Amino acid sequence: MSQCDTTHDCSNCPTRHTTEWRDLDKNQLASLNLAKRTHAMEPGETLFLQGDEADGVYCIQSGLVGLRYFDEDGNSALIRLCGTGTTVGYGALLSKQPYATSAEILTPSVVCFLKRSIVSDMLANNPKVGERFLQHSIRDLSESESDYARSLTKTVRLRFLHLMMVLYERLGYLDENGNPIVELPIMRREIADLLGAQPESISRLIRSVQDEGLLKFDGKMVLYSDMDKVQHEIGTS
Amino acid sequence: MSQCDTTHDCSNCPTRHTTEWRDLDKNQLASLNLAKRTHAMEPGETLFLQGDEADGVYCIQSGLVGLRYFDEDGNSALIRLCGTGTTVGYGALLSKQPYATSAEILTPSVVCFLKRSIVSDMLANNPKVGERFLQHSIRDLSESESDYARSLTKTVRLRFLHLMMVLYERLGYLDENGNPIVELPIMRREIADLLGAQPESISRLIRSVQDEGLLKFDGKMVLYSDMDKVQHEIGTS
DNA sequence: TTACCAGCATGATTTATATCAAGGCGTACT
DNA sequence: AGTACGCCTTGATATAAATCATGCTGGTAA
Repeated sequence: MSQCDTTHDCSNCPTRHTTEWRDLDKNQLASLNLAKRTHAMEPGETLFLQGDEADGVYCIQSGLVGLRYFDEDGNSALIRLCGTGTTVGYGALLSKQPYATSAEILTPSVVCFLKRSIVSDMLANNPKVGERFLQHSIRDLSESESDYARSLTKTVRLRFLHLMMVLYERLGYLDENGNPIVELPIMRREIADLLGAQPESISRLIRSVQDEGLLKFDGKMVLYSDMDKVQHEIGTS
Repeated sequence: MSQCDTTHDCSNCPTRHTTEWRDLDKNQLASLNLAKRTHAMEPGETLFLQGDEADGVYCIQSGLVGLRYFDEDGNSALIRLCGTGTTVGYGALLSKQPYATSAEILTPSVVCFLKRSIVSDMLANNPKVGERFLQHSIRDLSESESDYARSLTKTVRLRFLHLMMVLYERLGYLDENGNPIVELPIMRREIADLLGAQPESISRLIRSVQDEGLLKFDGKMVLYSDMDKVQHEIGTS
């Protein structure tokens, strides 16, 4: 892992109010700040590996992290994208189980590590922290179930379009001409892994939706040429 | 819903020690017992519907309940089977969201309903209750993610065999000749909905695994003729 | 420059599963 | 008893996506 950066301060952290730490008082924040370790990380690095003993949680300050699940025969899928302001690894830590997934850095990211003991302290000293983790877990569960249901009922094409809309909601902006744009944070291979598909299929899908005038791809740049048609096809979920 | 049965007593409930209520003291158990409503229910009935406002949680004393997710175009999938000793509906209640799924009775079941106010009381008066819900949510999340990953990486056939092994773990027994047996609690249609497949495909799958000597189906009775081969094919997960 | 390699695209073919259509079987109602 | 309906099976065909094979392109290293 890259070297540790000590210039960040939890009290001023712009993402603190979206995390489990939003209810901490000044003293607790100070302890947290002393204990946390901030790391700037690059694509290809990992926060933890599936099966490792859980040693703490990771707060994503910026960037994009993917949770990857490996099965017994070496296949894997990306089951979740986690961005700014989210905490990963809490489930394993709090249930005293090994990490159920690996967490891999997808874009250059800044991540704070909070070791087991400081998380325990916070849980013990502030009952709100546990409530926040409960809310986080319930929300993750609901998202996971809805992703799961989508994978059971929809084709790869529809899930691909859905993913493109999710990416637009997270990363979309208007270019100088007012065109809706996303700069893809992930490779074709990773899109495939998010959808349980093969990269070749993603290439073909890109070709079709382009030919149909829905989206226009140029490398990692995507122009949403006809968002209404996309929304309509996926059923405005 | 069917009429209410008042003969059950939470203090003696055989499933209490697997639920969120295992840490309650005598007084709290008494309140819970006064507030709970026990119902005997039949297949086809529902505990709640996706989109309804959450009014409480349901503790399954016996039987089998399925959580079904409907998408915008009327498709649906069974995303979870819940059996004896599990609580359903807590996510919606605790996050103050509408139910994210419908809960349908799959086999004759006995279910206790605990309304919002009594759940709030227990949460307020016993910090262990919140911890238990957190543990439950984390476990459900981990199972959901693993089901999701399986749906992304495995064929319907492999997921079907996996389901048959899960059903064996839950419901399997040895018949008078020592043969491993399961009496299926669900219809072909429901197996299909659990796998995101069509019932015709399940029929054909049953035919193939039968011809290959893996399992033998006779209506709802399943004989596990060659469990090792089944385990081997799904990769001993 | 050249060589090399990862990421990506495309073509040909195969495979798993869906879809459409028909019929069988048991059970519950009249 | 008969009949009607839900559940299940089977067959023929269609389709989505995988697989196998090939080649392009753009960046990086020698």
